[in-house]
Amino acid sequence: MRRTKEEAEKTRVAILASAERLFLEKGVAHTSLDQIARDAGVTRGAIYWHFQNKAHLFNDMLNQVRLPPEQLIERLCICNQREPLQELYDLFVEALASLGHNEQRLRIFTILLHRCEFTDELREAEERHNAFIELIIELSEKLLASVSDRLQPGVTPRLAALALHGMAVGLFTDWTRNPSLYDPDRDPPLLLDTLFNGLIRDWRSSPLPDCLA
Amino acid sequence: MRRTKEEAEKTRVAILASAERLFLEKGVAHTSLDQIARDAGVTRGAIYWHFQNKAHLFNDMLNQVRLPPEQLIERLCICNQREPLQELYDLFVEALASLGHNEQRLRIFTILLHRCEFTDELREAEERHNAFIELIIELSEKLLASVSDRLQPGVTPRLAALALHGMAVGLFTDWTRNPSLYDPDRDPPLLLDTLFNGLIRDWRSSPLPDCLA
DNA sequence: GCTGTTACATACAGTCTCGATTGTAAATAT
DNA sequence: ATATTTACAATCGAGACTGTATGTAACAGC
Repeated sequence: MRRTKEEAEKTRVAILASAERLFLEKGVAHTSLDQIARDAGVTRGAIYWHFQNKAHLFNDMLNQVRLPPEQLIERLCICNQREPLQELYDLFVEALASLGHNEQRLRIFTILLHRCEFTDELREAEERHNAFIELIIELSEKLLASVSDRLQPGVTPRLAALALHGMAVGLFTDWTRNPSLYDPDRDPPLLLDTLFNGLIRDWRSSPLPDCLA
Repeated sequence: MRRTKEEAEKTRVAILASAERLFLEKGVAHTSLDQIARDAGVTRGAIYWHFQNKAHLFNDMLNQVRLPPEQLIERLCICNQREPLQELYDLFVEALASLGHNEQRLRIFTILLHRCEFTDELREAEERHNAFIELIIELSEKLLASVSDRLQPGVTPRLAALALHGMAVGLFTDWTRNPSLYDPDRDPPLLLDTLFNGLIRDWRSSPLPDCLA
């Protein structure tokens, strides 16, 4: 019965894929480990071998798509080489657009936003998630503070950071709720432009330079 | 053992209150009807008497705070008497600010956004929720189309409606995730102003007229 | 070629949960 | 005053789920 290491890795991947499917379809709490195991063609023993429990399985699934904090810090903090505001803008546009281009990201974020409840079972995952969010807000705030002279009158860096993250989360939520509402290529830059126009003075004189004809 | 009608209503309210508490604390799926019954000082029999099942209990809980669609239509559609854009702005500002002033709204929206998973058990509630959201977007789009000459160049009514709702949902999500991030009196108008500045040309020459000194 | 370990499968115990049924005492109708 | 309904309580049965413990066959090292 014992498999070689690469075969074991294949069952691990299969378990993750089945969990993703079933979590999306039935929700995290309403999916049992036995259902996941059956779907993956194994038994619960295999799951308990590869993952400590359901919460860890959930976490490992999330880590497939959540970019590591170091990468985020690198982009938003060490952005001396480029225009900081453009870097911030690009980051959020890319994050949004990725929902339209990477189906696994779409599925996993749908699970995260609509198919799971953060309770003591997933407390650890929730805390990591919250820490990640507050990191984004904090880094955005610092970046915006460094160019505070370009903010619209009455807009503080903190307020701008909250607005920016709020809008991103909301668009993620709405997008995953109903993907057909959005055009993954056209809408992200347009939506972010409108907000940046409200945050940054003279963000863009023309609505779009000439990115798309 | 039989109670009078008003006593029965009191147990119904007690059940709803206990459900609210426990749903918030442990998530909808992870809360059993027996736990709710114990918390309310009754047995499951009382719950099954007043509510058909957990999904209906959940729905009745939501209906305590979700404003009826007619009211929404009345405010956004029959807004001839006032400035339509101001009406739209006020609606979203009020909705946001209510989170800071009505603790029950805060709790129930926290449950809705962070403590429940929309799966076949709650499919009916999900569909109502989606219909409500799409109504908001649709009404906003129509309202914005009626004043399309005031939109910033390159901003379509549909895009503006998506941006507006997206931001609202995101702020609701972030706010319920961590209420300490926001000042319920100061932040909602400021946040909405930044977005409206990006959507509407000459929304406000001064950041705030003189609402607060 | 033997051994220890790996990668699972199987079995077991225990709890939890739901839904249905039945019981019942008091309120209400007549 | 009696009958009926209400507003629950209590019980029952059946299944699902988790975690753990044990079994086991094949691989990897020596």
